[in-house]
This record gives sequence, C-alpha cells and structure tokens, in this order.
Amino acid sequence: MVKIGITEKKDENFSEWYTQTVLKAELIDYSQVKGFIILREYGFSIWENIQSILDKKFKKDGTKNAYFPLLIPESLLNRESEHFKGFTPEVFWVTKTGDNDIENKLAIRPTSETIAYESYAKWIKSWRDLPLKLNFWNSVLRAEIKDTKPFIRTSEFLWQEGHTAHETKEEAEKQVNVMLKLYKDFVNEYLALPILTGKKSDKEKFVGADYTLTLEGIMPDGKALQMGTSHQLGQNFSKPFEISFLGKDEKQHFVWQTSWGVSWRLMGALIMIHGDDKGLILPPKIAPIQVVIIPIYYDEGKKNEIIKVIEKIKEQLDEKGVRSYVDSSEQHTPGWKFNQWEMKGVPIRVEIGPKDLDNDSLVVVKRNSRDKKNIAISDNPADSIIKELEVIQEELFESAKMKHSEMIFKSDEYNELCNRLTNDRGFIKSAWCGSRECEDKIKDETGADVRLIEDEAISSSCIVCGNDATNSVYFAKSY
RNA sequence: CGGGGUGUAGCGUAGCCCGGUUAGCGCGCCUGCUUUGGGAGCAGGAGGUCGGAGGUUCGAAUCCUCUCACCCCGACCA
Repeated sequence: MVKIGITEKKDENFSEWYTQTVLKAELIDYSQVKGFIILREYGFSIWENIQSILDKKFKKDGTKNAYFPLLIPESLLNRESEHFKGFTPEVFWVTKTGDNDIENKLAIRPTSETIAYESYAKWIKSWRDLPLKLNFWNSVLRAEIKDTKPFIRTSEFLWQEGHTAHETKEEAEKQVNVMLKLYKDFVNEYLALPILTGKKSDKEKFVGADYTLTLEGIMPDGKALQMGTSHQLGQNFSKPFEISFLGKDEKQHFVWQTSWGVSWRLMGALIMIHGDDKGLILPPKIAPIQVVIIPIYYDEGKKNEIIKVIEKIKEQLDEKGVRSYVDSSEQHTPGWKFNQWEMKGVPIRVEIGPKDLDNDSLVVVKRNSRDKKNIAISDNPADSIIKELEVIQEELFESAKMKHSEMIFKSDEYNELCNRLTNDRGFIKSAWCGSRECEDKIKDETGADVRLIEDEAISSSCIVCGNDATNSVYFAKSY
C-alpha cells in the first residue's frame, strides 16, 4: 500500500505532523513571503463558522461591527508610549507610494487601539454616548522572522478585536469579565477545547493595559498556547487620546476602556488537540462538512438506485440543518475517499453500497472512534446521524479534558518545578510572590513563563524565593 | 543578527565529488479501456530558462565568484 497520507505520527514528531496535517487537509498553503500563509477554502470555512458564532454572541452583548483603516500614522501609534514601545520592533511600515517617499510614514496596523481611539475621542461627548462597544473583524500584521507556524505564529493573522468605552471603572471591569466568559463558553462548547483562565503577570500582559485576562490551552507537546485575551485598559488610552465625556455630574471624565480578541490561533489549537495520526478531527459544531456520504457501486443499475437513496438522505439532512456532502466523484475509489475525508476531519462518514441496499441499511462511521454502525435507511436516518454528531461533540470534549488534566501538575519545590518544566513540560501550578525577579529567574533557568495567575487567594510561600505568596500561578513553556 | 544546510517538472528526488549523447525516476496531471466495501491496473501522452547573475572551458545541472530564497540550530521577541 502506498503511503500518501500523513507520514508522521502525532506523538513521534509532533511538529512535522502538524505541518503535514494543515497542508494535506488543505486548510492552508504557504505563500511566497515567509511568515505569511494562504487560508484555503476549507480552512476559511472553519474560520467562517467561528466568526458567525462569535459574531452572534458579540451582538447579543450589544457590540456592533465596524471597520477601521489598515494604515496608521506614526504620530497616532506612538501617542501612548508604553503601547508603542511594545509593538515597534514588529511593525511593518509603508514609506513609499510608487517611487515617491511618503513624508510621514504609515504603520500597517499591528492592532487598532490607536487609530480607533482617535475616532472615539471625536464621537464620545456625553455619558449618553456610552457605552460604546465596537468590534472589528480584520487582519493585523506583526513581523515574525523566526519560528513561524501556521495559525500559531504568522506575520499576518485573522482575528477580531473588540474595543469598548465605559463611564466607570466597574463597568469596564464587568465587560472584561463578560468577554472572558463568552470566549470560554465558546471554546468549550463549540471547539470542545478545555482551557484555563486567569490573569496575566505584569510582564506578560498587553502593553498599555492595566491588566489582561487570558485563556490558556495546553498543547500535546506540553507547550501552552494563549487562545484569547480580554484587557482592562483603564484610562491608559483615554487620557493621551483625550476620550472624555460630560457626566451626569456635569463634569468632564475620561472613559474607561476594554479591548479583547481571539484569532485564528483557535484553529491551531483545534487541530493540535483533536487531530490524530490520520489527520484532522473536527468537532461537529465547527466542521464545514459534518457528514460525508460515499456511494459504492459496481454497475450502472446499482449506481442509479444508490444515488437515488443518497439524494433522499441528503435532502433529509439539509432540512434538519446538517452540513453534508456527497462525494460521488468517479476519479477515486471508495478506499481513497475514506482516507481523504478522514484526513480532512469530517466527523461522520456514511457509506452506501449494494449490500446495504439489500439489507435496508447504511454504514455510519465516526471519525473520532472509527466505530462502524448500521442504521436502517427506512427509519429516518437523519435523526440517528444528528444524535451521533452530538455524541461526537461530547466525546471530543471529554477526551480533550482528559488529556488536558494529564498535562497539569502541582509543585511546591523549586528543583522539582524546574525538572518538570524542562523534562515533562505541561502546566505546573505553584505559589508565586508576584515579583519580577522570581518570574525572570524561572524564565532564565527553564524557558517557562507565568502563563496565568489564579483568581482565588491563598496563603503560601513563593516557590522561588520563599517569601509570602498570595496566589497560585501556572508556569509553562509556550508558543 | 551568528553558525550550518538545501535549491533539478505541480510535489518528492537521482545525477554534482570526477564537466562530455536527447537531464533519469516515483507520485500527481491528460487520453482510452478495465476497475470501485480501506489509498486500483494496463497502455499511450503532456510537462524542465537545473533558484538568479557573472566567470572558467571547445563544452557547465556538474568547477569558481557573487547574489536571492527557503529550512534547521542558537540569540532576541506579544
């Protein structure tokens, strides 16, 4: 048998497995420019599904969509100096039109805070204009020279960025929490991915934020992946950008702001966590094709009969909103199609051949467990298929949770922590005093960072220096 | 930025050390027939500025110089 699928095993060579999977499942292709990828139609339709679900949730929370320009004048970008310093090494600049130099160079947006807030200052006049809650679906560019990986680290990425302005600190704080919860629910329920949530350390937070809340996943190679953030910006931008309003108290106040985002990194996590040696495994709720139907026949007469049955089933599935596809192409054998659609992660495969017709049955195969089951053609198969899809969604989340918990350890002894971080990787939960010195020491000695700080207070001593510690944190190496 | 490596058809490669027919092979692609329940078979066919520029030579994929791109290992990094 020729080996033309994915040639590397997920646990043996994870990095190569990942690259082959994203390419061979036709999610992406590489572009001519390093660090940039092409999102192909199959990959894009996953992104569209993510978009449409999140978009509904955002709108329900009162956020509206808008679009801001790609190019940002330097003067705007550096108005908030901390923010500017954080991004400047990664900014792409436009310095020419044709052969002529541009007098004031323009940044290609690395994120839209500055250009949006310039406008917010004009639009917000009174407390009646608040809250202002806008979201942008766009792409941003941050130069990544090394270590690029499709979906995980690329110079251009698709994402959404929400930007809100509020009357009070408390309202902004509430917004930050609401968005974190919204993301978490989405990632759990639709992507079937377990995550940890918490606060970033000062070192790791978004430059320009008072604090950052984060969603962190753990990948099969034991490295953490930041999958979304929600920032309390406080008045760090409203002051330099002069976003102020006349309050009910008839005085001028600066607004309190938040920003929050998720990117196509979510797709990277989806691929890494659910995939197996045969390729992708997509959760039904996000899969562009939930059911692929493959006809099998040996002669023209049977072929017509089978096509007729398939059309009927397809119709039933369409009516119930199940996304299905009939692969009736004649250039490949059924065996080839089985492998192909498994590589592309379609949750359910339905096979119908002459033997099935004779028995009034069709074969239903689950991608995740590869269990085969016969169900009756005459007995409303669409309903059974829908039930199976629900089961698959559930099973994927359960198995992901299992793997997730196996990657989390606790430690209260420094050498053990270092050994774990170096050898086993994963998340290590420990107590930390909150000092930059201790954080840097672990980074220097193991390469790991503080991924998140847990909310609940504890009383313990720091794993590094032994001084008082008030919170548990998770250390990990990260992407 | 420092060190190492690789560029030959859409993809994967042989040939290079030691210069000499028409640059070979596998996959894929096209045509036809037979096939189709776990990656089908046979027959015929199309497809190459050998990454680019310059040089040595009667003659360069092969030797020399420069250059570009990509990959790996380090340093740096929302």
